[in-house]
Amino acid sequence: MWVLTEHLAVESLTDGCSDCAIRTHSICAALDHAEVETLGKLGRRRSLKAGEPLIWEGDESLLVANVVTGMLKLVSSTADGREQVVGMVYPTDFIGRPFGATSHHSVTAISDATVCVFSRSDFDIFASEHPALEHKLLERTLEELDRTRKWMALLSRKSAKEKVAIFLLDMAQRLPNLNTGSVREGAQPKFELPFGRPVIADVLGLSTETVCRQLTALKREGILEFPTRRSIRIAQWNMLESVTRAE
Amino acid sequence: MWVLTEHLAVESLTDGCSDCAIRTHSICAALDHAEVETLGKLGRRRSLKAGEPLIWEGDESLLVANVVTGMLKLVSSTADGREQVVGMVYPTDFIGRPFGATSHHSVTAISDATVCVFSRSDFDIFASEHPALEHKLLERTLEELDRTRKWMALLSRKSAKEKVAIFLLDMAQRLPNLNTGSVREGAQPKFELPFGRPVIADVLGLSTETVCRQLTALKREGILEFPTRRSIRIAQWNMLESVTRAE
DNA sequence: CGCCGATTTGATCGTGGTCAACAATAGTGG
DNA sequence: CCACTATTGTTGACCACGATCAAATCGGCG
Repeated sequence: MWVLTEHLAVESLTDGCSDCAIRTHSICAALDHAEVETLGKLGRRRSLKAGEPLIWEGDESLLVANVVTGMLKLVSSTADGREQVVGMVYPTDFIGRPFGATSHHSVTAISDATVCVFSRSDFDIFASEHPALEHKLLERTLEELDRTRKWMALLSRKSAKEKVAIFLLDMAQRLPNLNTGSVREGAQPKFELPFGRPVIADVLGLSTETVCRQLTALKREGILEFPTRRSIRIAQWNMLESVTRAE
Repeated sequence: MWVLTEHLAVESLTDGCSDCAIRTHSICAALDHAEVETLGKLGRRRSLKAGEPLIWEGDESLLVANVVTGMLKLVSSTADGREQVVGMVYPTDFIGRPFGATSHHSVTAISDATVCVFSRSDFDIFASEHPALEHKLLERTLEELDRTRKWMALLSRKSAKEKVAIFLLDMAQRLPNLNTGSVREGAQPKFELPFGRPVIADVLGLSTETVCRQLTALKREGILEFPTRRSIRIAQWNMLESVTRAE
C-alpha cells in the first residue's frame, strides 16, 4: 500500500504540533503558537488502515478530526441501503460535524491514513472561544459546499466516460502534492492510484465494469497507459481534457 | 402566481428590521437589536419575479442575501453547457458566497420572491466584526452541506419514481410552513406547487416527460390526485412514503 | 507452477432520454 | 361568452447508456 507522507505516520501529538506536517495548511493555521499547543493537548493521533471506518452514518457526532496523511471517503446511504460516496477527503482537510447532533454520513479510510482526532464537545468549546478558527472553518466549509455542488452536477449530468476522465485529471493534480496540502501546480503525467477500480466506481456512482470499459477505451485511443494495475500514465493530457467536455 | 407571505412583499428596509418576517429565523437572529439595525442599513430589499436571475455562475461574487419570501434555485453548469440544480433556497435561507472571489453557481427565482441584499464586501467586514453572526452562518453552512450531500446520494442512486415521491413529500412538508421558516410539523395532504413540471424535472435531474410519466403512474395507483395542474393531493401518504424506498 | 482476488471482456436487459404528436389549460381579444 | 392562440402537460415510439450476470484473463505471491 502506498502511504502518503509516510515519514510522519507514527508522530505523536505529545511531541507538540509545531512540527506537524499540516500545521500551516489545516484550519490550525488560524491559530498562533500557544493556541495550537492548547488545541494539540485536546487531540490525539490515530492511524487507520485502508478500509477502516472512522465515523458511522447516523451515529451521534462524537469526534472531529484533521487529516494528516492518506485519503478517506464520505458515504451517504439512502433509506433502502444503496450507497453513494458524497465526498473525498485529502490531507489537511477537516472531518466531522461540529455543533451538530449526528453524523449524516460515514467516514472511511480508502488508503492507510493518519488523522488528528478531537472530541467534538472539546472542539466545539475551543472553537467558540477562537473566532479566527471558526472563520477558517467557515471558509473551508463554504469551499467544500462549492466543491460538493460541482460534484453533484457531475454525478447527475456527465456520461461514464466523462466522469472517468474528470476523476483522473482530478487525481493527477491532487495526488503528487498531497504531502504539501492543496497546492496544484503543473500536473504529473504519471501517478499511482492509492486504491483499485471498485473505489473509483464507487466514487463516480458507476459499476466497476463500466469504469473498466471506459479505461480500456481511453487506452485504445492512446490517451492513457497502464504500466502496472495501479499506475496510470496520461499520454495525451489535452485529449483527456477534451473528453471531459462531452464526446 | 402564488406569492409566499405576500403581505410583506413591498416592505422596505428603511422601515427597519425589527418587524422583518424572518428577523428571528434568519442568520440575523444571532444579532441584538442595535446590531440588526446596523446591518439593516447596509442592505436593501429586492423583489424578483419568477424566473429572474439574481446571481450568475462565474461572476465575481458581489452580493449576498437573505431570502424573505419565495423560492430560488441554485444551478451549476458543466463545461459543456448541461445544467443541474444543486440546491433549493427557501425563506430565511442565506444566499451567496461570502469570503470568496467568484460564485460557482447561478441563483434564480423559481417563484416570485423577495430578498434582502447586501454587498459582499460590506457583509464580509460586518461578519468579521461579529463572531456570533459568523458562527450562525457556519452552522447553516454545515447544515446545507449535509443536505446537499444527502441530495447528491438521492440524485445518483434513486430511480425516477423514487425521486418524484421524495420530492413531493419534501414539498408537502416544507410548503405549508414557508412563511414561518423551517418548521415542519404535521404534513398537509394537499398543496399548491409554486412552479410547473419542468422545474421539478430540473431539480430531480430528469426530463419533463419522465416526471409526467411517474406522476400519472402514481395517479393510476391511487396515491396521488391532481384537482388542478398546480395542486397535488396526496391520497395515500403511507403508500407514497413506501415508494420512496424502492419499488 | 498454481492459486486467489482483482480486472477485463462479453451478452443481455431495463431505465430513462429524445423526438414527435397530441391534449388540456390559461390567456387574449372580439 | 366564445373562439383562437400560446403555453404547459401528457402520451407514444424508439434508442442509448450503463447495470447486471457470467465467464475469461491477468497479476501477485506462496
